[in-house]
Formats: sequence, C-alpha cells, structure tokens
Amino acid sequence: MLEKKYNSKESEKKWQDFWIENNIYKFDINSKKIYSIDTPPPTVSGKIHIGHVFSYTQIEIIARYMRMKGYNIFFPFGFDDNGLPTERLVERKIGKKAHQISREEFNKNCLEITHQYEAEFKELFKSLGFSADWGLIYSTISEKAQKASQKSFLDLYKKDLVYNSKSPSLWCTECKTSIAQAELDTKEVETTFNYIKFRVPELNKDLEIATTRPELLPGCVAVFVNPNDKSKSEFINKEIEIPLFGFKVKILSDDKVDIEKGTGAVMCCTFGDVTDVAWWKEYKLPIKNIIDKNGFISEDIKKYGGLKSQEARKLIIQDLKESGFLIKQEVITHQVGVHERCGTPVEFSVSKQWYIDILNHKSDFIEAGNKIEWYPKNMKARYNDWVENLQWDWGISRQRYFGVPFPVWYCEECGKLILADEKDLPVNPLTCLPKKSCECGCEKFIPEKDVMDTWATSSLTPLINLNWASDEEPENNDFIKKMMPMSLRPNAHDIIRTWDFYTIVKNLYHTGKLPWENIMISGHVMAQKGEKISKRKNNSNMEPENLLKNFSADAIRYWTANGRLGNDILFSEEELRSANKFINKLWNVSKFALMHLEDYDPDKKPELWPMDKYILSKMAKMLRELELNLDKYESGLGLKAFEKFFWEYCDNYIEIVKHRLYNPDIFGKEARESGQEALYQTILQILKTAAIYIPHITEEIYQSFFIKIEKTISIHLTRILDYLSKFEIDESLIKNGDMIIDLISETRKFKSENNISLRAKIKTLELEISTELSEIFDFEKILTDIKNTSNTSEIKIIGCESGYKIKNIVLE
RNA sequence: GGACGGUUAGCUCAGUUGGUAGAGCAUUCGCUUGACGUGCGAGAGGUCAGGGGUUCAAGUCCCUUACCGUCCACCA
Repeated sequence: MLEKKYNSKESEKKWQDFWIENNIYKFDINSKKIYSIDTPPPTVSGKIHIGHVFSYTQIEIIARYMRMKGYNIFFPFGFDDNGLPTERLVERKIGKKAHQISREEFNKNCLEITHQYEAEFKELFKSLGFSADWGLIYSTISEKAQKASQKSFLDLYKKDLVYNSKSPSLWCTECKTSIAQAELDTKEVETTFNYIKFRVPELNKDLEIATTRPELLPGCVAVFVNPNDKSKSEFINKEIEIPLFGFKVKILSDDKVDIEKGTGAVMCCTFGDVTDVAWWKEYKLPIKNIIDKNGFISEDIKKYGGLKSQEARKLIIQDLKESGFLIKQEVITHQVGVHERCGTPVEFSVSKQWYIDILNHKSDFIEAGNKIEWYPKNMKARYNDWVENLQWDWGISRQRYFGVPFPVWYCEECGKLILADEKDLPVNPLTCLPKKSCECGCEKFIPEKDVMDTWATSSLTPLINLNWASDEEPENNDFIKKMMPMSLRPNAHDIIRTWDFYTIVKNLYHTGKLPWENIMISGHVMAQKGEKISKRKNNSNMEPENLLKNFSADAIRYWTANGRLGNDILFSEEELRSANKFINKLWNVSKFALMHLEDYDPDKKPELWPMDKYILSKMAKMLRELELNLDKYESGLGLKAFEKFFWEYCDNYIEIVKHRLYNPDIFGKEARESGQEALYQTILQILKTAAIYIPHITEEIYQSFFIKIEKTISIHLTRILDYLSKFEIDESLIKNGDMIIDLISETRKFKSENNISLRAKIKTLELEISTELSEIFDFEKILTDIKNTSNTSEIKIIGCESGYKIKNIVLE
C-alpha cells in the first residue's frame, strides 16, 4: 500500500542512494548491446544554471530510454576544468590575477577550487536523478586527459598537422593570451567614424580616409584604394604622408576596398582587422606593432606611447582636430569582435603560436558531418556553415597557466624543437627535461611555456573516455575497437562550431573514424522571450539549488522534458506546477490500482472483457508513438503522447473498470479478474514509461509492489518495449472502444448541462446502435460497463443504420 | 549582407506522409462521484502573420512580403 501523500524529498534521496549502492547504472563492456554517450563536460567556471539542467536532463532521458530498451549504457560524466574560463573563476575567487602570483601557487588554487565546484556539480546532478555511471567520471585537467592531449599533439606533429608560426593571431588584451576564431563573439558598440585628410606631396593633393581607429595611425603601413575607382586612380603608387606622424607609405590598389564605404580609401595598419592581415601577407608589408599585449600603445611611439588605446584614440582625435587634419566625424554603431570569455575587443598580435591545420581539410570535415545523423536535421547547416567559412587554422596555444602543457622544449643552442617521448606522458616541460641531449650536443633547453586551449583537450572526450592514450597500441585496444564510433554526442547549439567541430577534427586526424553516429542538439532556456539567462540579472528563482528546494527533481525533469529538440524554451514556474499535478495524479492512480491488486494473481489468465482489451491495445499504440519520437531523441513529443494517453486512461478507463473491481459479488469474480489483469499491465507499463522522465516516484511505486512479481531489482532495468510483444495494436478495437468512451462522455455532458451530480442515477438510457456495431465484440459486457459507469438502471437498444447515438436519457 | 529557425486560442506551445484546427495554463459554469479538490465534468475562445500559386482539398507543398530569434560575416 502507498502512503496517502507522496514524500518526494525522502523518496528521491532514498532511491538515488539505492541506485548507486546496487550499481544500477554501471557500465559493462562485455554487454552485447551497448549505447554510448559522449557527455558534455560542463565548464567549471561558476554555478550550474537552469540551462545546464535543461540540456543535461534531455540527454539523461535518452540514456534512460536506451537503457530500458535493453542497452547497457556507457554514460560517463565529466568536467571541463582547465583553461581560461576556469582561470577566470579562480581569479575571482582568490581576488588576484594569475600573473600576480607564481604559476605553481595559481595552479594549486585552481585545483582546489575546481574540486570544490566539481563536488557541488556532482551532488546537484545526482540529486536530479542522473543515471550516469559515476565510476566513469572524468576531468579535462586529469592526468589521463593531459596524457591524451599531449599524445594528440605528438600524433598531429608526426602527421604534419600541427605547426607553430610567428604570425598575427587574435589577441585578448584583458586575458593576455591569443584566442581562436571560435572564441569570438560580436558586440555592438557606438563609435566615431573619423574622416582624416592625408597629404600626397607628389600630386600636391589630399586624400581623405575614414577610420574608426585613428590610434592606429602610427601603425599605418599602406593606404588602399579600389583599382576600379576612377576618381582615385591618380593616387595609385604615390606616396602619402601620415598626419601627425609625418612618415610616408605607399598607396596601393586592391579590390577588397569598398568604393562606397567611407571615402573609398582605407589605411592598412598592422593590425586593425582581418583585411589588414590579408593585405600584409599579400603585399609583404612591414609590421608596425602599435598595441602591446596589454592593450597599451607601445612605448616607442612618441607622445602616445604608454597610453591605453582608448585614451590614445581620444588624444589623437584631439590633435588631428587642432592641426586641421580632421574633416568630420560621424557617430556609428558597428559590430566588433570581442573575446567571448571577457567581452574585450580583440586585437591582433604577432607572436609565435601553435596551430592545427584545418583549412586544408575542410572537405573531409564536411564529408564527416554528412555521415553523422543530426537531430534535428537542420542543425547540420550550422556546422557546414562554420566549416565552409573558416578563415584561420585552429590556434591552440594560450599564454596562460592552468592548462595542459605542450610536451615540447627548444634547444638553447640551435633552437631545434625537442618532443617528449610518448611513453613519458604526461610531462610538464617546465619541471623536467628531455631524456637526451639535442643533436647539436647541447644539453640546455628552453621549455615551451604556453598551455593548450581547453578545446584542444575537450575535443578529445571520446578518445579520453575510450582510453585511447592508454599504453596499449590502438590496434590491441579492445575498448576503442568496440566503442568507436560512440552512439551519441549530445550538446546545445552554441557549441556546434567548437566542441562538435573540434571533436570531429581530432577524431578524424587520430583515428580516421567518426567520433559518433548521432548528434542531438538541444536548445537553451530563456529567462524571458529573447532574453538569455544571465548571471547579472536576478534569475535566482531559476537557480537549480533553489528550484530543488521548491520542487521535486521529478517535477523539474518533467518540465525539462517538454519542448522540442533544438528549440529554446522559456522558463516557467507555472509549468513546473503542472508537472506536480502529473506526479500527484500518478501517485493517486497507483494508490488506487495497488488497492485493487493486493490479491492479483499473475498466473491466472482470465478471459478479458472488451474494454480491458481495448485499453491494453490503446496503450500499445501510445508506446509505438513514444518509440518513434524517442528514437529521434524527441523526448518532449514522446512525453506528449504518453501524457495524452495517461489522462484519458485515468479519466475514462479507471472510471469504467472501477465498478467491476469493487463489486465482484455483483458482476462476478471473472469480471474483476479481467479488470485486475488490465490494471496490472497498464499501470506497470505506465510506470515504466514514466520512469524515463520521472525516475524517483516510479521506482518508489515499483518497489512497493510490482517488484514482488516482476523480480527485476529496479524499474530502470526493466524493458520498456517488451509490452509490444505481448499486446497488439488492434485498430478496430481501439476505434470501437473510443466510441464507447464518447458515449459515456455524452451522459456526463447531459448531467453537467443539467447541473446535476455525475453520480446522479439515470433511469433509462435509450441508445441507437447499429447491428454491425452491436455484433462486433462481446456486447453484453460492454453494456454492463456503460451502464455502471454512467450509473444507469436500464439501457434500451434501438437498432439503426450505422454508428451509435444517444436517443434519450431519462433521469430518475 | 548570408545561413537556419519562428509567426497557430489571452499566455506557453503541439500539429507526423496535404483530408473537418489540438494540449496545458488562464477564464466561465457546474459537481463534496468509495485513487486524487494538486480533483472531476462541461463550455467559451482561432480568417493558423499578410499576399499569391499548385491541388478536388493547404496550418501543412511552392513563390513572395513583413516582423521576431539564433548563428555567421561585416570591424577601413
């Protein structure tokens, strides 16, 4: 028997512990059917928010579904705990910037703080009923991940797919590191477009140039006009004088110049933007580094050196104005590339960086994308879009501290690059030396100080988790042979261009294989329409910890399961309440069922009454629909089908079977046994189905009764679709049953319209029913059910041509 | 500027291959029915963004316009 009220707080904790103690979600490599999930490791950069709960629960529901379909699930959980986001968290926490303390001290802080956060993350996901195998937990700063990252680097080096080069790279002056194209965000900023007069002495004329960045004037290395711009053709190849600074550069022509934009003449500085970089390369222009790595104008620029670039801009504009060079200013808003981690506009900096060659293999990546099944389909377009528009190789070195080191030294004498030995990995070149001296005989080495970007590691999650970097040769590594490609990569749409893309790159380069067969892309949770969840705004009612105080994990999960794959949804507390309603209803209907199943005998196979057969068949139909949707990872659509069935079941079927369950003395023992059989099968199946969405309450009910008969230790190890081999979908049975339900509904409608109680007795119910219908199946039993559900004393049947109709209702 | 979504009831959203518009919430009326008042029953509420086309038939397919969103490009 179940308690009158369900106590979620007590129950949820109890079953979470039970699952762990009994290894319910343990992965077994020897299973015949394995379903593997490449779980996204949340970035350890702050608190878990509702968006994580949303997308991770969608993943988790799929894991449960696949498990109950009979797969053993490889479902590791991980943390992305190295790299810039983590460093920024730690800097906030300790109140110091990384460069202000020693590297050792800073890294120690990082490890401590990330461990605290990870423990919290793990607790939170556990308390949401996550069915990950917690024995498979991984972290991107772990030794195993470091080893994989370094092995990846060595392998790429061997394959000539990674190189270092001293060239302009995207640079963040706030984080003081280079960054990759994928880490750019755009921000709209208001600025002035400054029209400046440049002197061309040879022609004794002025050329006007418009720029938003006059502080780059001292870095000007050329001026460009469009070759087709007739008004400016006389300027081509002439020398032009830079205002305020007096030095001269050449005027060149290039069709990248937009005649319509500004004045149609552009100054090229090293470096203001991507075009500058392209021109610098193409025309072999010199480099004048104006902005240093901290965002200051370099010291050797007279007057402006040492100023922050913004201050220099102001001062230069003022000076231009005073010297008569500034013709006019326009206020414009434009999009500026900023670093996604800190919002600082990016600069370009010439420095030595490591790159992975991706531009030469774009078509391989597109082809790989085509071989993976994308859910929803249209998300593949984002991937293709990104790959096709790549402009830079993948920069992986960062001038930071807490990350995986490059396993590399340079010979102090000849500068030769020395790689670590694979068997020594992971190594930290800062604290150890190469095992042999350099070919030139020198024994002194300069370690590579840079660390790898976190994506260089997280792009290896399949390889990390499949033990690619173990000492075994890949050919002998059964694990990787059996598990690659993994079944599923799940993540939200914002990291298609990073995590998904980079993982495909790495996997192809290292193994020649696809990392996974399927990819499911979930959406985001929005605070309001069009408003992302943001830490700055007060969204504390949405913080998972607070939600868990006010709602059960099951309710939160139930809400999360709604929504279509790939679509953003709005946070809504009302819908959480409606989840509670469902859970409450499930408890109550189970309570009712268990009350009537105390003497249920599973071995007795009673002759089933028509409406009992009907509900069993209807259930099968719903299950097929559920399967169809969940196989496409559409947990929300699956839930919808289930929900519809469930409420109809409670409101109609239970009302029909009730009288037979309560009154075997009137309707016979067989009538009750038939009802019990249907009740047992349907409630059990309802629980199994609901179990993938709301695992706690379903386990509670299962354990309190069904386990005695079913024997399986946990409902989560039972099979969800076995039902379909026992009960068929009989369309005509369903159609006729639906008609009977309609008919009973009409008697309710009659009572409701007459404002009388539903229990009110009907003296006579006159029904027109076609002979065709009345002969279909066991009609006497149907009449008994109709009569007792509508509380009718007598039914009069009148034959008719087709269908059915209520002719008359006579109340007592 | 490009790509991809979206526009359906007051609100949030479903609508599979074209065949009489659906759910939840909110609202109105009624019902203390032996699981449940966190309940039950009934009702009201929609030119499916606008326009055009294909078709016997279009929310659904095609074209087009407008607006919203996301990602990307545009930083002179």
